[in-house]
Amino acid sequence: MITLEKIADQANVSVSTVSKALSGHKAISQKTKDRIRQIADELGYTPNANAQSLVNKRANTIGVVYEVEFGLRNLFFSAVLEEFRRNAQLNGYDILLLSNNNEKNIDYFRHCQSKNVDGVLIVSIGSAPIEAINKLTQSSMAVITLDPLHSGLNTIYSDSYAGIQKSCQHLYDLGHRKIAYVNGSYTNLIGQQRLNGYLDFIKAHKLKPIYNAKQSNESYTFSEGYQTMKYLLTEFGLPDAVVCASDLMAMGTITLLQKRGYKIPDDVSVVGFDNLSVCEIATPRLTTIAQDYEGIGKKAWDLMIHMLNTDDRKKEPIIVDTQLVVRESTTTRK
Amino acid sequence: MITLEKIADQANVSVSTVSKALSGHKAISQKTKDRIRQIADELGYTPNANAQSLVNKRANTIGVVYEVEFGLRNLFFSAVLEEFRRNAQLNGYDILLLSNNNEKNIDYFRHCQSKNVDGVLIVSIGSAPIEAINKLTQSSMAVITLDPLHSGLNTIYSDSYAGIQKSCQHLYDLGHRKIAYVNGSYTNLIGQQRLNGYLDFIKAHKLKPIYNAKQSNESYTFSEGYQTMKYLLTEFGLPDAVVCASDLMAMGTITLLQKRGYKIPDDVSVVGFDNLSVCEIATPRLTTIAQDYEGIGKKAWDLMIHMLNTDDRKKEPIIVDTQLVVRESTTTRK
DNA sequence: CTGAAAGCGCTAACAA
DNA sequence: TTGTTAGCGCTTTCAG
Repeated sequence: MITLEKIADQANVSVSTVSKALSGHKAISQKTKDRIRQIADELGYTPNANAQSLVNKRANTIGVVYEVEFGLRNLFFSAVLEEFRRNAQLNGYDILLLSNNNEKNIDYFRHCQSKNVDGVLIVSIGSAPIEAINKLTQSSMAVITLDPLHSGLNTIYSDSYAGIQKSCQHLYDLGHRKIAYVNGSYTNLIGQQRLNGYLDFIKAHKLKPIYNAKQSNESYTFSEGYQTMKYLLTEFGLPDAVVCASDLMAMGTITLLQKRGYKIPDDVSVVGFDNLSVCEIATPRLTTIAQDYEGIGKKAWDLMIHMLNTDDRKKEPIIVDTQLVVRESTTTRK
Repeated sequence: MITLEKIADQANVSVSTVSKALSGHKAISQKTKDRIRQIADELGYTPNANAQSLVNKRANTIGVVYEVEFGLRNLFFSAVLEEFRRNAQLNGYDILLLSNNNEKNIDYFRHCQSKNVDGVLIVSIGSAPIEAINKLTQSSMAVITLDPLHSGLNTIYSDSYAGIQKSCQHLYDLGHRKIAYVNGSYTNLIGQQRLNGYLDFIKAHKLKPIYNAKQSNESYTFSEGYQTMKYLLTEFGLPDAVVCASDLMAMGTITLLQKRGYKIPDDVSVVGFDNLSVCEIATPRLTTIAQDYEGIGKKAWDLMIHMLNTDDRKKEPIIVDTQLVVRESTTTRK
């Protein structure tokens, strides 16, 4: 490993001169700067980031904490994280994955502190012990959360409420009045927002709510969509249209309806939520509410860099707009 | 930040005693160990990992380099990485993402060296400049590759050749003889292996090859599958069955065939490759060749920890078995 | 413009 | 059993 000392030896200068030369300090003559840089290049010098962090108190690293179902396989997570990471990299930051599937009582705060990360992105808390998260968000670190589960400072998320309403409005505009809702979780904020979006729309238009008021789902999966639609069908009969809390649930809904012999969208229109790539490859291609993954990842990074550069630690939540993407799973009422 | 020195002050011992006590060094009496640990706990001590790496020359961190299409959104990548990360975490290692979507001429080797990572996992090289990768694999670091593009030492991948043959055999057993192949890339090893698996099977059974010999695909996508099937249909007419180089291509194939009015699997049987979750939600549910993502992630970790603990740097490639998963997209020849 | 020296927090000989 | 000391590689005053 090439160190400053080796370069200093070669160049017949002191270590501190080399340090300054390489970091572009102005108190070094251009001539020696050039000479030293040349030597550093020849030797293939790479600064030791650990030594640098030790003195600079910053590691140019952002920790990412997540406890999402399926981990990195979670499509929301991976999409947002990829964009976040891309931006981080452009600014010279690396991403350190600090998750935990096993160990109980992991102390994220300590872990982050230990690794000297400059900031932390928390992507959905899942079943993480709430104290572990609180300890993090209440520290003086730059912490951003993508799950609005908590108070909501320094958090970024899609406007699920308005999203579901767009979904409803789209169906309403197509002439549908018996609009059912295939719900997600009722126990987290996002799930509640989506439900409220639906219920408020229904009420505002004096329609009859068609949904499972009793049972919360958990994971927004295909099979939950399938089961919920099954329930709705027996409980309420065939609706004109179905608003779903996720694309996967929409796929489950469609599969159940098709199995029962109904045609999508001719007999029933279905709208998903997320705009996963599955929307494009489904038959029929799925109309959905697109979450702006890249926007979220980008805004998360922008907020992060802002927090890193200031001691502003109390930003109001950033709510990201969603967009209706009309494909083939919805059509006008016959 | 609590340091060893603070603890030492509190406990009226020297810093080195604290260091030893906390790391369980045997030369410290149980009594002082207990006392010091107690104080450390009260103070909320967290070791500074940077300082530790500086002296230990190991950071308990594994770098992950990737240049895969869609980045973390790539389903193969995220599945394998999640399992790798899970194992790493169980062993006290963190994952540092070291990718690059933008910067040209990034020097992964230097980056890894700079961050003092103990080992590197290279997940598919994509379009990364080959020298950057070579510099890494030829270094004395513990480097594992999941893309058999190169010579092949310290690499882990699915047995694509045998996988495609399983796919062919399955269709053959069902009575199909006009077996077409929807190809992936011809320019990387995996794509070549899959093609050879098909061609060798065809030859061995004296069948007629039905595939696009001229044009290599790139990304194993839905639309490539769609286009390739379109081509095969006009060029060769309707086959009995289609072997596809990926699940997404199979979805494209099926969509095209359905659009042309053919029923799957009644008119044509289709087999995918990968066993993505889309197989379960497709209609019909997709028969496919399952890659053992978790197995690959696990084996990659096992190899990594082996390399970390020895100076063994030349392990022969590990080829992971695949498995036929029969669902609804294949049936016997009518 | 350049160098000497101190120190970031930790570990590991070597003494005591 | 504990303490002293040196040093990991780097940055940064402060002198020269």
